[in-house]
Amino acid sequence: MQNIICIAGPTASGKTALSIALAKELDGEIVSCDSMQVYKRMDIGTAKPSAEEMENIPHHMLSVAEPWEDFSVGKYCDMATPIVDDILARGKTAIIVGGTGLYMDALIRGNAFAPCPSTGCRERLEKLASEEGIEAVIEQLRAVDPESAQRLHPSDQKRIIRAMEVYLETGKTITQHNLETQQIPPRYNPVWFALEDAERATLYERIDRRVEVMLQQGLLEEIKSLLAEGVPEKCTAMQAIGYKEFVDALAGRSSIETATELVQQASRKYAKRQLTWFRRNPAIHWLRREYGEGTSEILSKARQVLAECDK
RNA sequence: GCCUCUGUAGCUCAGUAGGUAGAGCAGCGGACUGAAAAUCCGCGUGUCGUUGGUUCGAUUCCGACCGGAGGCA
Repeated sequence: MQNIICIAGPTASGKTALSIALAKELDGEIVSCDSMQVYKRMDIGTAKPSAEEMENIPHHMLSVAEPWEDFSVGKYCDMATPIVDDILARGKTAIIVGGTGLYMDALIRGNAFAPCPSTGCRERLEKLASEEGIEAVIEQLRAVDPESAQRLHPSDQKRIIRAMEVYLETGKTITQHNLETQQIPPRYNPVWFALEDAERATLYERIDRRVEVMLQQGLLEEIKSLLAEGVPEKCTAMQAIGYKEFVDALAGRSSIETATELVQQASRKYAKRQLTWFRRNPAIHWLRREYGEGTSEILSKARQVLAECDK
């Protein structure tokens, strides 16, 4: 019997409904794997399951950070790993569900992350890049880690700075670090599922509708109260799709109508990126939703796969 | 009814002094190892409204028709 299951897939693909249905059948507990649902008081825009939706199934890793905190993969793994271990120790099934591919892979593989003390090193590199151009940072990186300097596109400033930062903070290149983490065997061996619509257009329609529902549910009020309590406009949580666009609209920099369209569009692009991420995972069993199919059809497809895995 | 303008990619439009066409947005594909709902890379997907004519050759010139906008009545 499988005691650990991963459910991945793009936004608005039905992960929540499937996870709860499976949890009921398998005596499971749900571990959310979503980089934005970790923030407290960001419920509507991140599509966190409501209390009724949860149907008394225990949910973990929702609302575990303050919106002004800078959360990260590392923190996620530090918190989620003991939770998963505990669920398994109690003889229950751990159902890891969410759309943040990096977090899910890191949790399953048991990635060790190099410590990252805030010594202001990143800020110094960012200053260097803005004053002298990213070329200056690339030069430094080339001197210590030519592979990364070669591999990273010059436009990808974020990763170039990160690569240099890892070296300065740990004395080890990110190339070497990555190689070492790839050597260690995965911490868990789950059954992998991912949801996909037969027609991309169906997913996009669902996304568009969901954004409108979020507005009806009071997304703007949610954002206003976050801002009112002092959450900075420019923090990790506020870069979430559905928040940054409406923050602009509320500040008068655009209209609600424009922002709505931008949110829908950004969500479509995001969904596409998620699919790209999950497609490269050969372990995934794709649960394909034909037009008109609901949770029950998807659930029975999942059951079939689980039955196969038990053989 | 007459006159003028207009019809090119999913959308907004450019263009070809006649040699089957290109931008932006949308879309599609990919990368990703402590910001990841972030960040970055790549790719034009086309009966040039329809139909005749002129021409070696028409999306381009001419005619008719069809659709759209405006004007005169």
